[in-house]
Amino acid sequence: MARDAQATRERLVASARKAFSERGFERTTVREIAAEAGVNPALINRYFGGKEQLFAEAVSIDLAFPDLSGVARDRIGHALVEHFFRRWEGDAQDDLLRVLIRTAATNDEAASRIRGVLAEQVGMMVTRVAGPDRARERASLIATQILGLAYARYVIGLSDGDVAPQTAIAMIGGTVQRYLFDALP
Amino acid sequence: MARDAQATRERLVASARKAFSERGFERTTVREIAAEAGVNPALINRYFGGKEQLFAEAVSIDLAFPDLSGVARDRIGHALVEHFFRRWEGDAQDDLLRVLIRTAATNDEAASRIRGVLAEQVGMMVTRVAGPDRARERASLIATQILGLAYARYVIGLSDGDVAPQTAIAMIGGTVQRYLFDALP
DNA sequence: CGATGTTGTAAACATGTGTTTACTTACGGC
DNA sequence: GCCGTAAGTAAACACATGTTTACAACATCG
Repeated sequence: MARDAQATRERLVASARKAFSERGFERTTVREIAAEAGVNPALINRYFGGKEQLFAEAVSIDLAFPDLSGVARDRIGHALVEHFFRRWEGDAQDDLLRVLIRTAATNDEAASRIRGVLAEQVGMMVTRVAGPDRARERASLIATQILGLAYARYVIGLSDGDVAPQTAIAMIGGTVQRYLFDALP
Repeated sequence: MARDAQATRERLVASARKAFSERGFERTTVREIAAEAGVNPALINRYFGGKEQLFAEAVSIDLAFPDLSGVARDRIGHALVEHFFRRWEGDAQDDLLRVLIRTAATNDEAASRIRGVLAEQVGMMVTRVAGPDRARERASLIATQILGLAYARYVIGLSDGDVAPQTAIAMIGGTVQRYLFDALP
């Protein structure tokens, strides 16, 4: 292994995530990604086969739900919203949920990826916390609210002045709580 | 006025809306728009000055909130969600909210347009229905939920199987109701 | 009917971008 | 220490796409 191909690959993936999260798929050029990684654009084709495949590789998301076993049952919704805020407030500009939200608008692969995450990860979490009864519907409802929050903040650009974190955690936490436990019609 | 330039303009705007709502800004080409309108691509530049300006002209949105004066105070949230569902279930493939949601992901003009709509139209509606007290925060909270619903259905592609309209109207209506009237922290 | 200006078209132009090809550079085993 | 192979680069290629230019068709008015 000469001149560390592994490290170069990883740097390309990291640059790709950052770029895609800022500008989406089409507005990001392979030249930008390569420049950010300090490397030649041709390597993207050598290592990944092309822009599409690099994207697919760069986007494998793990929502990393926190351990909710110690959380009071009537505070789970709030804890979840808090979890996402902490995730987003961090300076991880390459947060994968952000990448996907921005990219899904014009890229079917990304949209499909989000559907998968909903079905698997959110569905699992709901089942564990609230039982399997209509877990899919509950997960979808929660998704509409959490995706909407992320979209409003990071795509539309709503600021803390519009939705203060404290207010959001309280109110949207209450919403998630309802979607988890309230009776569905 | 020979050979009806006005009608051609309008056909171009209509084609543009449809294309932008399906594929977003960057993935839509002026040649597609012109072909759909049955006209030469050069006319886009003649009439609008370019793709950017056509987009700006194609996207002027009016949420057209229904008259809520006859609705019981505890059913306003549900009425609003029902309003949006009716709007979307119709075959208006060129619905402007859909255009904006998809395009805002990579187009600042569209994102800014949505911010304006929130501040003006949703803010006004909230003020009229619930009074001016913290109307901006309430409007933003409502926006996160409604945008998220639209995003989940039309970008991610969640189906009626994931979020049945009936369930959504009941549960999300209740959420909007809370964001309108519940005490904020 | 003919002059005129508007509407529309066809083709060329300029450029940005993903990808390929041919070449150079550096590491590591013999 | 040399040499083969992997890592990296530079330049060219192919093509899509927004835009411009030169020209044709057509309605309207004198």
